Amino acid sequence: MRVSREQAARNRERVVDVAGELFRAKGFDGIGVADLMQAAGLTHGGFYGSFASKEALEVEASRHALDGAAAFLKDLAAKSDDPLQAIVRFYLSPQHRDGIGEGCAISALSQDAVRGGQALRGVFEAAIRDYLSLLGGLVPGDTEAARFKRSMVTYSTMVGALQLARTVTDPKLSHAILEAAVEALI
Amino acid sequence: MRVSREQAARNRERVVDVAGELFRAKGFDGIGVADLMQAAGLTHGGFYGSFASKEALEVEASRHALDGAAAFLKDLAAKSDDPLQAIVRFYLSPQHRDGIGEGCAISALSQDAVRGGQALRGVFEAAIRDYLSLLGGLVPGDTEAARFKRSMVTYSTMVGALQLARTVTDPKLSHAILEAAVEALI
DNA sequence: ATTATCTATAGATCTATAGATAATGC
DNA sequence: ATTATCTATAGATCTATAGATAATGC
Repeated sequence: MRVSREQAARNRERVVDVAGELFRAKGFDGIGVADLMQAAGLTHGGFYGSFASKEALEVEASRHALDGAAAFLKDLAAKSDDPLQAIVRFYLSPQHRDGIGEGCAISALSQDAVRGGQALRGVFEAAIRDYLSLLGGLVPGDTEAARFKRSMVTYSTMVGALQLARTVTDPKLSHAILEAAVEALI
Repeated sequence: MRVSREQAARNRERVVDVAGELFRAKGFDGIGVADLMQAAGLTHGGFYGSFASKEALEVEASRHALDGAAAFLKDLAAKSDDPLQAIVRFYLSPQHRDGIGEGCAISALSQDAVRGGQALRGVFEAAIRDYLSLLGGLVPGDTEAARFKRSMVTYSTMVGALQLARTVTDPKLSHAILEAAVEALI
């Protein structure tokens, strides 16, 4: 059942992509290697030909998911004439709240990442710096230091509001949390 | 090795208390029943005399941890002549950042809770309402609606900033995130 | 006699590996 | 000949239960 090198590379990428989604949706410990490989259309024994360990995939899938989300936000900003508002409104939308598997991996996995190893922590830290840099170029402020401060507060409010809105089950309260944060940030 | 009813009740409480701490520190899936019971000074077979399942303990330990943190914050507020500042400064302190096992369970476990069952979700939602109500009585605002909105934004910023400060490994960046949020909120 | 706890283990699941298989690519 | 993938399984770990034990409390 051997496939071409190109197909093998595509298979590997699909595993990373599927893992990025399933890890975000179910947590690192919420999905096993066998189920991940099955979701990617492969058998689980083949996993260790492409990855050194499940932990290595956690790192790679997190980086892939974090980069993808950053690219999506940058694209959103580039297309809008009010980039900050566009980012804030998307980040705090019901759509992003309800699509954990496709959303910001910081909001989905950072609590797991805090308990993880050095490599995983490094990937998440780099992503946070990337998001802060993106926001720093959009928020108001007289000096760069002021804008950096403002970007940290803005991103904190976004991450916290999304987290609270996801935790709460009452749709009205969840919506109110998102709306209050949007109002405060734009 | 039977003990008195009182001692048995104390043993059960100790399991709940130890679980509250270890769940926060390691995540629900990061610690097993056997290790939990050992940490409480008991053997793991005895667990199922006190609890229906590990999931039942997750619910009970979360409620206990969330209530304990709320009581701590209320006490902090009652003792201070600037209660909002006291709460914000504690919540965003390096001490709280570094003591996940003893801190706010929302910040430690809410991502796990989102993936959990109805009972767990309910406990977290009730705690969020409790925290919002506490903050609602302290934040500025002309109307109750305005103060409620402000409490949601304030708590979102607190939760997000603590989460980001915990995720980042660079002490300087971690400290800057906490300080920026404190400045913005008091 | 009751029951809180302990020892031992069943049954399921998870990561990782060994060896076989079959298609690719030199 | 090489190698991407598959089948099968080892070994560890986890939840949950069964049955034994020994101290409590009627």
